[in-house]
Amino acid sequence: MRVNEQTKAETRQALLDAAAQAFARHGYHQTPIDSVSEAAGVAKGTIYNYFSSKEEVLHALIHDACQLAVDAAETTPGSASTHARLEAFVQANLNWARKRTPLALLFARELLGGDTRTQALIREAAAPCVEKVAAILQAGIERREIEVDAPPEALAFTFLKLTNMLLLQSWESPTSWPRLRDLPATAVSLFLHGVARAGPSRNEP
Amino acid sequence: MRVNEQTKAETRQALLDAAAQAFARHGYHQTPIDSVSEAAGVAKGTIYNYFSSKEEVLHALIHDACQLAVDAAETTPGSASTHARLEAFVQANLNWARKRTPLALLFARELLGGDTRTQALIREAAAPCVEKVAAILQAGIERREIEVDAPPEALAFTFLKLTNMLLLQSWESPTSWPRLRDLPATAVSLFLHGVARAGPSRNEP
Amino acid sequence: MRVNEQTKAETRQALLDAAAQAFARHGYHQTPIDSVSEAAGVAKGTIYNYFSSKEEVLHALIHDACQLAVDAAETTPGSASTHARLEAFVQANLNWARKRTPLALLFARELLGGDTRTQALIREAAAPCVEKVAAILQAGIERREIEVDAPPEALAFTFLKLTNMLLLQSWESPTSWPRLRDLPATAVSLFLHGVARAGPSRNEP
Amino acid sequence: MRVNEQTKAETRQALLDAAAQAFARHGYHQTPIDSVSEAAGVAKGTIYNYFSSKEEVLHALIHDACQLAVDAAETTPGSASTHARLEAFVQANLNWARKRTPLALLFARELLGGDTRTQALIREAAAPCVEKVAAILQAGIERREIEVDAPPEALAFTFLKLTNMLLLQSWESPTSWPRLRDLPATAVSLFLHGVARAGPSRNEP
DNA sequence: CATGAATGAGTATTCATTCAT
DNA sequence: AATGAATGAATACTCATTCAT
Repeated sequence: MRVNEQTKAETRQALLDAAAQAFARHGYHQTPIDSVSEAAGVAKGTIYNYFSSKEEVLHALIHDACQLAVDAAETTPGSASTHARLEAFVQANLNWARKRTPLALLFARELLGGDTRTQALIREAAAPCVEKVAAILQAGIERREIEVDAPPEALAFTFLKLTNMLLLQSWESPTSWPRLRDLPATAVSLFLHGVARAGPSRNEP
Repeated sequence: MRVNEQTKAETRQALLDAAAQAFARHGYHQTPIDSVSEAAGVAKGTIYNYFSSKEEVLHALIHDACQLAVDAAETTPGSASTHARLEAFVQANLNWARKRTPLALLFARELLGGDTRTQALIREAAAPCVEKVAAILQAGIERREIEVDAPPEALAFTFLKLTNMLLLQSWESPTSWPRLRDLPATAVSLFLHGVARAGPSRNEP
Repeated sequence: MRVNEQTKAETRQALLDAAAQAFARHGYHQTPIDSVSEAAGVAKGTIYNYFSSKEEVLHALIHDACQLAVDAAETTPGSASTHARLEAFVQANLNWARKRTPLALLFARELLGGDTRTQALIREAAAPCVEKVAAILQAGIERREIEVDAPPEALAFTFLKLTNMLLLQSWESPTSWPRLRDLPATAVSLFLHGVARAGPSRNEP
Repeated sequence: MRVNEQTKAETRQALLDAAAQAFARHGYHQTPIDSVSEAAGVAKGTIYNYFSSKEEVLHALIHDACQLAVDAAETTPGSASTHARLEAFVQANLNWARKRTPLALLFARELLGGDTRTQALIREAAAPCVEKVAAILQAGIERREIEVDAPPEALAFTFLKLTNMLLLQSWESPTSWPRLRDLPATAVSLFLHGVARAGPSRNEP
């Protein structure tokens, strides 16, 4: 039945939302699965009709977050300066983070401090996104705007971690640097140019 | 079983080492405390002769790590360029991280992804270290080498997170950027100047 | 496993019965809670579906016992001699004690030798019962049948302790005085008139 | 050596005193044995040089208390009224209870609410005391002052429990009836004559 | 499909007792 | 004889998962 399909999808999404909120706030391992079903307004056992285990819920969330990050990567303009393209990417990520805050914070937490299993999952699910960023950086390298002797993918992954670290920090502590609203510009500026005034100080020992 | 002070100190250290290793590898909450005692070669209950709770073990470790970081901060030269001083700080941290790897990785993990309680603990125990870095940055700001409109402490904390993120990453994935051996130079270079080639690209849109 | 209310109530009661038996026999602190679940024929964890802690099980039992005592107090006739009313009260208590022996013995034990917490709980839960007995004694005082210079509540509480002491003793040691079947008459007689033959011996030095 | 013998005896007594205090206050099972040795000013293990187990400490205390009760029984006059002799016995017990309060309270608690093992121990150790009281009561029975159809030992044991119940109660709750200072007179008066005014009410139904 | 009672392995912690020093 | 570190069995409680209703 059409309506039932829809209801099912809604229940699944309610569970994911509740889980994202709880996992982001208290951490995955500190969250009893009952509290997730309760917050989603269903019974304890129901969650197992949608996910085969607690871990699978986490993985589904990670997957969703990665997909949003991939989508964000794909909306970045194909032909602008490296700075502009990176900033557009961060901005797009910030956009969905504003709408899906718990999901974004959970993703950032797991990206930075998740266990090996989860990290591997992220690496796989976020690969297209990393590829896209890598392509932007590769273009920058070719244009001699960026001068780092490293595979663009490694660079891109570090960039992703950096932006998520800044996102997590600025969300949790409003007095931190950078502020949330400055995140896209500042993160990219930091990554490309650092905090130092441009000029002669560059190649100091 | 009156035992001399040295033996006691050794047992305590063995417990801390085992805990650091286990917490760093599997995460604090995923580590049964019995496994720590076992890894340290003592019986289950013995750990409670040294620490009043599992959490206190974590706190002792955090404290040790913060102390090492503070020590590292205090060895940095007082009168060199911002770049040199920061690099010396990162290098000193890398030095103890090489000797106390599990402790360093645990610290990095908790700094980036620990729960609220632990983060607060770190903020407090690492305050002198943050202050020292803040002083270095403040000097850079006054000398107009650094141009960021933010409290030096906020900047310093972000710097600390950045270096620990890079440390954690380069330790766990040897193909990442930057490589571990390049960490001090690269981390500071990234923070101060970014990855972009110096010059006209700076104030791009 | 949606189960009907009756089954739930039965399980709950089975747990309470098993707990009463075990607590009465071995004492609250000496009884492992797992043994209660086991005796009730359910798994270890099941008891926590019904009570939030071991202490709450004890409290529920105390509460039940107090309620039975209160019910007993309320069935006592309103207009008979002090002796008859007290005896009716003790008899009513003995009646439920015969049906719920472990509960009655547990109550007696906790009333006489429970820790401070439990004693306080009993005082609160048994208050209506004490009030009722106090009212009976107060009437006796007003009618000049009883001559004791003390608040009726204090008198009533001592009476309650006395009867429970005798109950516990006569249950545990069948050769004791008084015998269980004589309890109502003897306890009240002891309380009101003592064991001495009435007459001139009363105000002896 | 003489002094060593004395020191040993002092240590033993210090341990017993500390144990009596702790057991009386928190209950035997709720008292960690460390807290006893600590309160006695010796190390944890030392207690095992004096007693083979925690239970033996309790038994030694029970034994001491019983001995004091026996001593009290033996000081009672051999030829006075039943009332006077019983009162002298209770008074003598109250006398040592004032000097050794924790011991007395512990004894009362164990007498009323101790486990089977301890009760049996008390019955054995207090037998001479019970015998003495039984003899007093037997004399009363023979003189037709007391009219109860029961073995004097059973009567005596109930009398002992009654007085200890009243002692415990009046010590712990100063507003209870009877007051501590009235205990000897009131306890005996209650036991022999009850709280009712002497006279026609005696053989009421 | 949804429910929520039942399950039982897992976990942190306590504590009586031992024994090397 | 005194010490107190080490021991490990015991214990209250949690929680992911199952499955009868």
